[in-house]
Amino acid sequence: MAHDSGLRLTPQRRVILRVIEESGDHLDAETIWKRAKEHDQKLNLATVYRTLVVLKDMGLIDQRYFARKHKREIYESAHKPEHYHFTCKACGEVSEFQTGHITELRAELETEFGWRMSHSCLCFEGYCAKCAERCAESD
Amino acid sequence: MAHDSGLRLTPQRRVILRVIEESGDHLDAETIWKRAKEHDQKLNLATVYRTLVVLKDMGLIDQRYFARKHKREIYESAHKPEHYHFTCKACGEVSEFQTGHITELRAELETEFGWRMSHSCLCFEGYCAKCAERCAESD
DNA sequence: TTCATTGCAAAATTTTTGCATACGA
DNA sequence: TCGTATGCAAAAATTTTGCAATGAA
Repeated sequence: MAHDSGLRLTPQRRVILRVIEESGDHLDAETIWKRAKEHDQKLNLATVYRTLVVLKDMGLIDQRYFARKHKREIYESAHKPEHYHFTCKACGEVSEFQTGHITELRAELETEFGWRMSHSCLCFEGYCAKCAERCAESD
Repeated sequence: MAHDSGLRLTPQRRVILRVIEESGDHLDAETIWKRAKEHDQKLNLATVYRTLVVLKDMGLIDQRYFARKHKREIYESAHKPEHYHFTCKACGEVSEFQTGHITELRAELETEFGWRMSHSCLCFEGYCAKCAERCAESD
């Protein structure tokens, strides 16, 4: 936050960023707000939304999608090493995994189409090993 | 719609499905509604939302995300061959591409973790060739 | 001191729901 | 005929904004 343009490092922003960085989880605005309020009773949800925009613009956090049914914006720390997500449609568990395929594909596409990539989002949905046995049917 | 459980093929559903199938685009509920209303003046937005759920459950359409800033649910026909998306952050254009990397990765993950995959969503963001020249800076 | 940031409340946006009526099978 | 689907209006859920007051630099 000690940046060029007059951005200020307020206690609110400090707390919100810390909540996101300390959580291994993937959080929506309201969850971030609830957790941050444990440290700052008066913190307002509107401040959370405004701060998320600022932190995202600064590249400190990433907004993500994990599953088609997601209705809310989801955030996680941008400091985690590049990874992707698998969501189990039965138990809802989100697993992270790594792979070189995307880096490779990215390079191929940049060469082929002249695109300059800045973000990748890959998410799989399906059934985890545990649930796959029970849920052979359905979508 | 000529299915098992008492689902009915109403004119509304027919029109909504046709709008999605005939559009090469990626549509949100309101856009679908506007286009469908050209064929059915009285069509209600609530009906569109309800129909989207039904069509999605039947596997006739897919819900997707293309970019982190997307606020609305986006749909496209499920009959298109498997493909992925790149969104230009400058001009907003959405390009589709194909690749074998995901199929391969999918198989690897199924083997490694025992997951059973049902959906993949891969989206890249960045700058298209045209915009890349002008927009070397910014997120 | 100055201007970015906050809290609060109100508005905007997007999606869902209740209910009486209409209509497909 | 029977029960699913629709239209309408109202509610819910999520995010954004206006504005006066606050506080970081």
